[in-house]
Amino acid sequence: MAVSDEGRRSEAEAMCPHRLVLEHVTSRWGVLVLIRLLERPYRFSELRRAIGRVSEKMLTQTLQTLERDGLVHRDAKPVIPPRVDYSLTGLGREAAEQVRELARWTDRRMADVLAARQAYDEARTP
Amino acid sequence: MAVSDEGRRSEAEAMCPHRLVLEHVTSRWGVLVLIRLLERPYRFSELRRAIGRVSEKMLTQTLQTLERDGLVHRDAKPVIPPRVDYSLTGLGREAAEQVRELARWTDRRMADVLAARQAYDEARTP
DNA sequence: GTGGGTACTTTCTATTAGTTAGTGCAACTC
DNA sequence: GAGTTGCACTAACTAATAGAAAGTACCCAC
Repeated sequence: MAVSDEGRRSEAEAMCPHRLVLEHVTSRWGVLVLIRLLERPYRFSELRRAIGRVSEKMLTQTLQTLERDGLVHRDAKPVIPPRVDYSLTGLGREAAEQVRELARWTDRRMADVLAARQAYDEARTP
Repeated sequence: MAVSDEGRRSEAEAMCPHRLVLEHVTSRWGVLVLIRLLERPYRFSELRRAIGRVSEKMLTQTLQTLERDGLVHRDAKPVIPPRVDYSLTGLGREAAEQVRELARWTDRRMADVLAARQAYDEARTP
């Protein structure tokens, strides 16, 4: 492929929102939310406790993004105290299953990663 | 990612190593690098052009992180001008294939996501 | 009436991403 | 033979973003 074609294609890809959706799904808190919601619906604070070390702001933001992309369903009951349930949509379930597979892979291969790191670190600090 | 900060890095790695590896694999530029390297080895600048809109700093950082985790192999030939080839390790190929599946899913379901977004936006701007 | 819980929003600061410029050397152009 | 370009980075700086903390508005238990 010619260099000029390569350049214009990257330009088009950056403008195309495909990369952005992928970023939402693979975002730091997005992956953890999706994996959690795969087991069952969660309430906001419950989800926050389950994930751990998420700020409320980031969880809200992540959930809003995923809801807008049609991956997460938000069910707010107009009661006091407020009760909001989050669950996966069909679309969200598809994404979440793939993300969970990645997470499981990470789990399985953790030892290899740690070994690689140790080798890497030792190679440059003799 | 403060790769140079030894102290806080080991601290973070001890806290939740599994989550961190997943973050490296699903990082913004990490996914794009892995998918590209799945087709063939790339040189640094070549990879930069292929991905598009990556700063050299971020590409360097991403590649170093992935190399340290044992996902990417770096082959630097001591010639002038410098020539450095990046390729996937066995471990990296496994991760990359899963990431590519996610990217393909995003491609397939893009229309649904866009429809969901439109519905979401229209619902709160009448 | 103090403390805790609900689901957020707002404000402010710490961290991180991205931009720009520089490195040393060779191979091109002119 | 001066100037430009490309290579694979690194360092310094700035813009953007994440995270911490507090505020909101309401209820319940003690």
